[in-house]
Amino acid sequence: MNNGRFAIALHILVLLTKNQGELLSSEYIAGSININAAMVRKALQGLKQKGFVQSKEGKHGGVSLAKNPQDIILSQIYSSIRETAILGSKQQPNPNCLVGKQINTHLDTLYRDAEKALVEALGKQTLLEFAQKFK
Amino acid sequence: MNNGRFAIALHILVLLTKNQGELLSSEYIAGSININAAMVRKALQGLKQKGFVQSKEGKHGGVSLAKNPQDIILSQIYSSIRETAILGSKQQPNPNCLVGKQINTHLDTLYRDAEKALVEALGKQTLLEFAQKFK
DNA sequence: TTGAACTGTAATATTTTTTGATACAGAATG
DNA sequence: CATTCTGTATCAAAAAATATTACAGTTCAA
Repeated sequence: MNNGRFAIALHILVLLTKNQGELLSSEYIAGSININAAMVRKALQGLKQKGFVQSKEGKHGGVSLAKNPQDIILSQIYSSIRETAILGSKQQPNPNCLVGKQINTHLDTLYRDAEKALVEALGKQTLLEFAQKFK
Repeated sequence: MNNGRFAIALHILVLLTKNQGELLSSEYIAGSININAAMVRKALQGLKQKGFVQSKEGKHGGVSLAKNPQDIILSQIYSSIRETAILGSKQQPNPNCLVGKQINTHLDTLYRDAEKALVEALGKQTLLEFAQKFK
């Protein structure tokens, strides 16, 4: 997770929450985050797939929220961008060693439990609550 | 955290726990993890600094635990390798935008809380308990 | 007292991941 | 039918992670 995708996704969703009813262009969003518009559109792909946002093509098109922000919890946003284990990559250890042979199994359960705790913490806040901090 | 440092550190410490009293060489450890010995020695630097391991130079030298494995909790190991926010990097957003101006502050507190939950989960297990799973 | 087996550390190369940039087809609008 | 968008692909650049090599210094033991 050494990438900014969670921050970007959340930034986008906060902008949309703060501008409900309007269509925001990827160019505008990119200007707020200070990244490239193509990156924004890429991030939007995922958010769209997960049903958080909807978009309209063509002139005067743009993006808007597809759900009420009180029905989106931050852990869902995290899950939508999650790709790899949060505690990092594992190795391909020596199968002829007692520890090497088993470590990845034990790391898996450890990582699962730890990440579950993180997700639960994120689950305590809705997008609306998070967005309301901005004033 | 898209790196394998936590897995490597834990692997090393489990090996040392399973071989208390002995001195393990970085070459031997590297063979179990299946990485380069210089990488192991680099990982050991940190573990040594944090007081988890001690080493002996020269012929017949090697590394051993510096504490009882029941006195090391997994969250301490995590903290010792931790460098960046676990939920990923942030952006440098537009300060002229209401959301852009404040997002990093709010992300900071969110990240802190989420990571705290993860650390607490890791804190529930000692190195000894983890190592005892290997048999 | 010398060679072998280690650690400690630095320097450098390679690979992988992340980010950025550009381009363009296709949709909607007026 | 020109304009302004999204959607998507491709390529370039930068940054991060990992691997490799080298060697000085320490310790041991013959």
